[in-house]
Amino acid sequence: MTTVRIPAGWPATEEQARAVQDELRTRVLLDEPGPPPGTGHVTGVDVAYDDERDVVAAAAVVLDAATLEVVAEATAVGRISFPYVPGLLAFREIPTVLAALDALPCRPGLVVCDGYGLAHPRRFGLAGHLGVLTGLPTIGVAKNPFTFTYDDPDASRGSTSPLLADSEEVGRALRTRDGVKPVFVSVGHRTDLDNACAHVLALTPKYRLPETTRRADALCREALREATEHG
DNA sequence: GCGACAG
DNA sequence: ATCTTGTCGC
Repeated sequence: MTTVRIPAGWPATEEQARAVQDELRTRVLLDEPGPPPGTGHVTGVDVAYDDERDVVAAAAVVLDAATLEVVAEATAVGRISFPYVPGLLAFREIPTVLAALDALPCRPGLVVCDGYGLAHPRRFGLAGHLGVLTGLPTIGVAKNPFTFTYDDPDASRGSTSPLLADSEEVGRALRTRDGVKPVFVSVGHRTDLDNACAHVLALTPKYRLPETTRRADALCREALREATEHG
């Protein structure tokens, strides 16, 4: 486990954070299909908080994309770098997530984020931000539609419907389990939406949420507990 | 102006 | 995100 410091020059206000997004968003690459599902590595990242003690813990879990078995894991802890503001989630999560990714002993491959990529008020959610900063292909998988609208997909696993900002498709509602609430997939960096959805389906053989996010969620909670209950 | 709002 | 008991179901 590594310890993180809030980066020098990190935005201190919402206005500064939005300015950073407006600058970095121009560097998102949307013309690549991304790595094919079922090959190489797929990495889940997630973050847990103890606002009371100002502690944040992140985890990165690398899976073999073909077998979904864990290849490597890493965690990082630090101080909370930004309050939760809808649309500015990345500033709360990114420093610790970057440290966890840096601590991995192997290449992450495609990174699966908790939250959004293009499906964002300024089209630059956590997944896009993390992608631009690392150069890695990323996608966002969220549990809620945020402010966007969608029609309920057909009840069968694999069904989709557009996630819409007005009439613009910013992502897709994807049914990963028969009759269960869909997840909300959007492109982060260096992937396309079809491929992103194919990856999510490959990562959900049993549960609604991708194995990557389930593994990362469990690990960052454990890291937070250990950072909080001990030294 | 008020409410809603990824995690 | 996090606070939280029991409960229905495979």
